[in-house]
Amino acid sequence: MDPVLVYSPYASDCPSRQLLDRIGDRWTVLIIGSLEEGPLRFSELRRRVEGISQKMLTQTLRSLETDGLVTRTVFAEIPPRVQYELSPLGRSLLEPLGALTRWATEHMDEVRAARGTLAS
Amino acid sequence: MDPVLVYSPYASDCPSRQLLDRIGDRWTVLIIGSLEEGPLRFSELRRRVEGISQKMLTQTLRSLETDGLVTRTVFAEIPPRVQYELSPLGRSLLEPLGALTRWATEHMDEVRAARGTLAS
DNA sequence: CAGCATCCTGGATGATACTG
DNA sequence: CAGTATCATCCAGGATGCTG
Repeated sequence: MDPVLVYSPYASDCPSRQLLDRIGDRWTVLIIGSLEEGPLRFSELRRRVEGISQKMLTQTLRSLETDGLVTRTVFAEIPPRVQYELSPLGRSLLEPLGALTRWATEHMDEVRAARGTLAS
Repeated sequence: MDPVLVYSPYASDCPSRQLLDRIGDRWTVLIIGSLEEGPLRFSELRRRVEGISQKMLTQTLRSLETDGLVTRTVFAEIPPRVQYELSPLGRSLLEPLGALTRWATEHMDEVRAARGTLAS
């Protein structure tokens, strides 16, 4: 058996810690979520994820690709069309991430209240 | 009714986007998780979350406090003792965050395989 | 023990210009 | 359209030293 059976993000040298970092990444959550309902092309993603720069979109997509969460398909057309789609592994991330965004939206008011930034 | 009924993290100017940023934060996940089984003092937290600097621990705890996720109790003793505990709101975050860390550990091997970093 | 203040650096991110 | 390349910036985060 492999000596490393258990991953613990609390250990600084555990790979799962890096993975958690990547997931927690500002853009990853939003990109994965955008792809939930089906494949999208580059420009469509850019529009969905407001405020992301072209560079960060490319970069994050590349990471997601190497991690096996997203597949990238290039169509030999003019003008070029590139399609991004969640892999099965990527799909499996939808549930935990969805739970997170749901929490964020559902409890936003409580947090704002705690901050004192909840306008009357 | 409030004009802002729905929060969407996909909108760059939505407060829930910031909240998601904070939650996804590298240390927040680990700190909240550490407090799951009960209150801890500063030094205990420092030991649990491997690799965190004193500065980041303090800073993150302060943020969690202002956001109403964690309570901070100072005991008037010598030497000083400070206790951190999850608030009910913070507790409600345990489930979604737990799902996330669980995903990270459960699918680590698949990601490593995709990366090609899975040693034979 | 639990912190605050200060300095400092790398890497994350953005802006801009160019291309197959 | 979907990038790449380059430069510029900013700040998260570490290191260190001091304190109630």
